[in-house]
Amino acid sequence: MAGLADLGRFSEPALHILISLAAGPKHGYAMQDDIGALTGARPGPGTLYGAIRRLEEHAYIEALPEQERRKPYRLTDAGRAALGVELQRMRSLAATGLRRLAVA
Amino acid sequence: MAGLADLGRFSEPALHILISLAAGPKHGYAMQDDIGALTGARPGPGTLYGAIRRLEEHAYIEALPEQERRKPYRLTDAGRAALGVELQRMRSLAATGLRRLAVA
DNA sequence: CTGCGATGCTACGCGGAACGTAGTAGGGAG
DNA sequence: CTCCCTACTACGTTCCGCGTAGCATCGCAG
Repeated sequence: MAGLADLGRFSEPALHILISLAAGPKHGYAMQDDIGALTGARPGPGTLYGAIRRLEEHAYIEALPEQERRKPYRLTDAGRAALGVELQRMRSLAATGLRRLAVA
Repeated sequence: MAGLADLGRFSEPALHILISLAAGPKHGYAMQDDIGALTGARPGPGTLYGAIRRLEEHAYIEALPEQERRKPYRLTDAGRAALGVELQRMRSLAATGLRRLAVA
């Protein structure tokens, strides 16, 4: 096992964070903006930093040296792999659902 | 607004139920099997019937006449519409994520 | 006819993720 | 000096996810 589903039940915020970091290292506030642009909903601090802490515990992301009260994070190899698996699962499920909708 | 996100924070089980019902009306136990086949994880009764209740409250699904201690459900038009929107959002997000992974 | 498994659902309780709000603090604009 | 943006920490509430247990019906083997 050991997929994204280990993070609580599944965790949409966590997925958004990983996607955000897939474009390069970012600190928390920048992720909020990126996720807001991506999904239309900007997560609050409680949601964001809670999910970050869990992702770090699972070694899907790691902190870079702090600079000027900013805490940048980047994807680990494990995080990159987990994200890839999860995204393909997602795409496949979406395709199946859309196919079912089209037929019925 | 008025999307799938109204169902609690996000609700993956709810999405699976809608996809399952997109293939035609089903009762609870059949959904469990269908979702199990679809995702690899068969939801327990607590998860399933809890999500069903919430979906029914939001009028995304509706109960059909009970027969032989089975309670079949089917998608409403609103549910079908919400599912379509959600699936496209999903597919788009997955595509964005995979693109970012490929580049980096 | 009697266990016994599969089917189908209800009831219940716990843990923890999601989310908002408030608070702290530096830095730049005016 | 004041305001607003940046950036994060701390805290509390809500309620979803999920498992367990219980109850009832049906079919089938022995």
